[in-house]
Amino acid sequence: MKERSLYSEEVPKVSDNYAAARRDQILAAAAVRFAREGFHRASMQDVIDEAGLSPGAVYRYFRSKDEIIAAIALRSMGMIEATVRESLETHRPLTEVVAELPRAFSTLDHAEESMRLAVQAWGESLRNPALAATMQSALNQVREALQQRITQGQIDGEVDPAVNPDHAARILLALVQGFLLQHTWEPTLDADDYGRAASDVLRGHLNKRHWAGEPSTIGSASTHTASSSSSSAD
Amino acid sequence: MKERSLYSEEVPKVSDNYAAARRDQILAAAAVRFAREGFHRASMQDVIDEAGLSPGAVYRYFRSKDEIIAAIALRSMGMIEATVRESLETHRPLTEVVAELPRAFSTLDHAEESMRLAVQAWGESLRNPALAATMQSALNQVREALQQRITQGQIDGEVDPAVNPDHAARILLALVQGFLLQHTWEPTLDADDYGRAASDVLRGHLNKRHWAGEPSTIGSASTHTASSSSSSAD
DNA sequence: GAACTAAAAGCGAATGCTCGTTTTCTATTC
DNA sequence: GAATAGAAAACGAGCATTCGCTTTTAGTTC
Repeated sequence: MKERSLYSEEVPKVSDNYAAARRDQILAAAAVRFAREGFHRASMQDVIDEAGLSPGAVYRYFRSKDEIIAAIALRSMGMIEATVRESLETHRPLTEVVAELPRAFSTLDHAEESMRLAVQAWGESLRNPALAATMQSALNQVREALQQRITQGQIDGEVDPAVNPDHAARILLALVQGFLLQHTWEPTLDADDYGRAASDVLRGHLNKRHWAGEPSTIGSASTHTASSSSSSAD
Repeated sequence: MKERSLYSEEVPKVSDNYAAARRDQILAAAAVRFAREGFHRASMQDVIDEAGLSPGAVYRYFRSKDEIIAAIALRSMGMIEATVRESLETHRPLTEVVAELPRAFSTLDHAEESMRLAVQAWGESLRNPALAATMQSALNQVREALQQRITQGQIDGEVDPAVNPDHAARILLALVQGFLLQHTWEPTLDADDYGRAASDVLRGHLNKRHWAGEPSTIGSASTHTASSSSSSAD
């Protein structure tokens, strides 16, 4: 709590918590509209209505629409970072991490909304340099987390030491980006199917010399329809 | 007096080629401005100026800005499809295809421009259902081409038969999408570095039981000095 | 092949509308 | 009682698009 002097001229200042709550209220409203209609097709009036406020109120907490967009985009990247970080912290093999990540994204609160916002933020960053810088540094943190995990994997003998951790991290990041993209277009895309395929690829199943003589994907090795593998192979 | 009946059916019609050329001229101009400033920050006047025409002329060939955006987005997806198809037609192992694809994208005419347009089109498709449908079918063709290649790989013994070709194709598509995204943010990102890392991942180098006892990366490239890569500037 | 005609191509000022933002005023808070 | 929080109306800019007009083009006639 801030101390307030009862006798000085300053007085009715809203608590910091109150202001933060208002900002969140506005951002939540913006997230709904932006996810549904896009950053540019959703008007400020839409956001204002959704928040149940007035223009004056909204503009008290945000200087401009761009500032709201930036906040939304940043929050969206934060969601990605947190999800990836959390998954890495389970200290499981990378093949398993990759297998489970899509599901982790799918089961987030407001998953659909968050993914749509992320994809739009990527496009938006191309036309808004200030946002681009912010987003890049956010993405770099994700990449760095992945890179450190890969480096650790090299120390532990999980990962080939000849692999470049920075570049390999980009590949794992691409798997995440690809999932988010494909899922926003096809919300019915099954996260586990995608995760399993990613895991298979990481296990070298698209490359003969590696999968041959391997239990491969457990379960029935016959059909293409669904290789329902249990990831517990190891 | 004059007999006018003889003039009844004259048609000074410009050749179809001419009309097509005009459309191309407008689309080329739009591509330049859209890539630089984004679909929504670039105004029609910008496109019109870039094309060296007048509003009336442009609106003779396109009914609306959205129609131009759709045409640009479609063309952009076509570029991706053509590049992937071409690469697949070399009939090389998938690990090599994946290794070379990034370079193929980087060396296209107007590569930078095309990639930026593609990324923006992805975002745009979320707010424009008509465009979304068009783009999805374009992307499906890419996925299908990849899927067929994977199925063929299973017949040839290159790919584990237990792998689901549809889902695996999504993973390869994700590698492409990830490259395009990451390259638009960091144009200095080296295509070959990315490709090599992708190839390594496909060979199972992130997974102990597979890389052990393997010659590792194709080209010479880095030995295990894992750190040298420049994540470089921001 | 020159003159003529009608339609298409092209121009650019004008239009109307939407949107982000500002400003003014009232209500609330301590 | 003082100043902020919030509501509501209004503003001005910028936008996509249109429309009335002029210029160009291609086919027809002689």
